[in-house]
Amino acid sequence: MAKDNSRTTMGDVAARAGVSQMTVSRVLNKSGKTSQTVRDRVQKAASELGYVHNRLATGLRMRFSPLVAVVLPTLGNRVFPEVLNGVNDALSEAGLRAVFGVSEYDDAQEEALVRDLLSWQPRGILLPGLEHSAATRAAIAGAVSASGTRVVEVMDIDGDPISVAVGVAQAEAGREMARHLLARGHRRIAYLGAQGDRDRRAAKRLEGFAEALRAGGGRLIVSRVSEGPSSLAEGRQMTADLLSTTKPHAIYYSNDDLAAGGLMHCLANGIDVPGQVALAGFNGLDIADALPLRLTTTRTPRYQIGFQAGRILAGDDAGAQMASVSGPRVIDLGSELVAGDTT
Amino acid sequence: MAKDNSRTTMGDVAARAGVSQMTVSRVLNKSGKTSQTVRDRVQKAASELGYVHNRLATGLRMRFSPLVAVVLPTLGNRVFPEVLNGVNDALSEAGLRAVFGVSEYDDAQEEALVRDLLSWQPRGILLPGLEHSAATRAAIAGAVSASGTRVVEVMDIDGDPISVAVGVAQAEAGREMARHLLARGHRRIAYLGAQGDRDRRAAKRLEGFAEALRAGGGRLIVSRVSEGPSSLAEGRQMTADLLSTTKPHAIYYSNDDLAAGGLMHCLANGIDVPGQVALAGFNGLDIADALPLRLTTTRTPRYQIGFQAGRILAGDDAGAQMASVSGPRVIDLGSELVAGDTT
DNA sequence: CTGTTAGCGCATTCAT
DNA sequence: ATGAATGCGCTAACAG
Repeated sequence: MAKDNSRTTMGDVAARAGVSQMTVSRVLNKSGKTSQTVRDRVQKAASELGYVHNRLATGLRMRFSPLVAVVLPTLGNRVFPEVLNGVNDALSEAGLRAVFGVSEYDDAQEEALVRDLLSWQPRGILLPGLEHSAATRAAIAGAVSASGTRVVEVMDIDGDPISVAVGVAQAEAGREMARHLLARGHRRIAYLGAQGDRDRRAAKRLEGFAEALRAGGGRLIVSRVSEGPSSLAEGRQMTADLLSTTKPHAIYYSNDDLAAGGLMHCLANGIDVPGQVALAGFNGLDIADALPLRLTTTRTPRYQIGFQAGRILAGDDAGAQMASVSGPRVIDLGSELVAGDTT
Repeated sequence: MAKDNSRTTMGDVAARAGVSQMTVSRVLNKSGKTSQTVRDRVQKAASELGYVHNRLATGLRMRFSPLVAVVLPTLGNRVFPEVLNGVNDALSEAGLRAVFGVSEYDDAQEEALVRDLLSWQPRGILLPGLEHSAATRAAIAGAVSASGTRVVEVMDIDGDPISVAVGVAQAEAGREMARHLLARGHRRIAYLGAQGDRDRRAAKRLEGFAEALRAGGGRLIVSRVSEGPSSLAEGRQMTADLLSTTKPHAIYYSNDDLAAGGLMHCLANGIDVPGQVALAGFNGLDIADALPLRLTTTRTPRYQIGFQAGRILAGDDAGAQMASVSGPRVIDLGSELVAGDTT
């Protein structure tokens, strides 16, 4: 039963309970000492009035809000919702909430987004990857020096983090897959990716992959990257196009969506996998395991990356302490090559 | 270059520009009248100081924050990230942000979550489905009467919305699929679902499905719902279990993940689809189109549902006006049965 | 154990 | 066209 026009405040609760507003604050936050009688009266009054705490006011009064900013490159594949899920779980445990935005893998959008998110005075900010424009870095540096905003970059650990990076070694994952394909006897390899040159993590994997491939006597015979987002349909189409003109021993895809699409093309067209062509993806989505042939891929701990990042941003774990005292740090959560039936 | 200890405020900008704080507010918000000279000086001072607007203070001062609360049942399948994406795009256009939480398809968690999200004084709240506990409804009613919080329920339109519902007719989608299967000559049908009895939308589809099936001379010979989340792997396993003891003409799944998993089982085991068994899903995920056989499914406009809901919550479109003046309303965005190769 | 005072940063209102 | 005063709802710091 809230009042008609203005919302119920601690003052209203206080009046009803016959105590001061400050006492209500103490009871509701379980801070300081309060007597049992007073506590009961306040609780009763609060619930009778349907009192709802105003976190905006709390956030203004305290010097940081219980919000954490989260920048995601996209919501369009399974990877980032999983990261977000991990972040959200970790934040929830600490009584925090995420405000998030999507950059669409675009530096300019990321910059605008970071500025906007910073206006919520978040206690921390999470960014995808280690590459950011100078302006983005400057905006973040401002927040860090002005209010000690925590910064965590996720997914990638190949480079210099602003503060802390939580992720997996991308180039090494690429190298590992190259060595695997070579070991299986594949030499002439094609690469298929998406998101143009904007997906820096994929680019790093490809670099490592190409390097180890050359070192082992293999050859990257073709590399194609579509402009749009990745999807099963796109992977299927790109694979069809590729195989219509080229006969690689294997195809390395920038992720499992594309690879699964490629496998669909092969299944639908009676192309023997891995006899005629081997296929490998990246991420270890559950689809990789459920296909008629288990897809060879690199499993990444996406939920864990988000969860760990969330804990650091929440600021209440050992990792966070270490991170804040010893400067730039890297947390490698490790990836794992899963040899399936497609290579 | 913010000051060392406390963050830069409008007051700091004002001092530097030699004007009053109020003038800075007007310039930065482009409200009221300001002279060109003053505007330039303020803009310059603001950017030199790296000023960041404090939206917490704005939210406290104005009677509602530029936040919208979003409750999602899960982040674990493709559907809700897509809805979230739509919501986020609509809110971004209006300069708003989402604070979200995940209920895990659980009434008690939803209730706690709604209370928590309401403490951000959101101008609106989005909920999944039309079924909510009495306590949840009460908490929302309080916010509505105290501060005119907008409420939009998404996905389902079969029932009484609190205020506005945006989604598709679930029972009718089920009926439509039953008629389709009957038309293709399938009579003995099995149903496979997930999330126990907590996914009310799936339950409604099944109800409509069973009803139309009976009416058309078909028969639901078995119905199994697993407790956990849906996934390809789960669908594959459930299908294997089912077919090991029963030979239905067709299987209707509660969603495409399960159905695609079922198809994987059939492909992997040489079971002819739809010859030996037909398969149908729900949602129209892109996976449905990329499989070796195109999956028969019901396509739902998930992004659009989110986007439309976001616009209403932002409160700046015609739909929203109508919604607020004419009481409970339903916006049917329509689903579409897509006949693929699996039926 | 409880109350009083003050102010977080901003925008509304009223002056000028 | 600009400025001064005021208060949104809350909690830290100090009284008592």
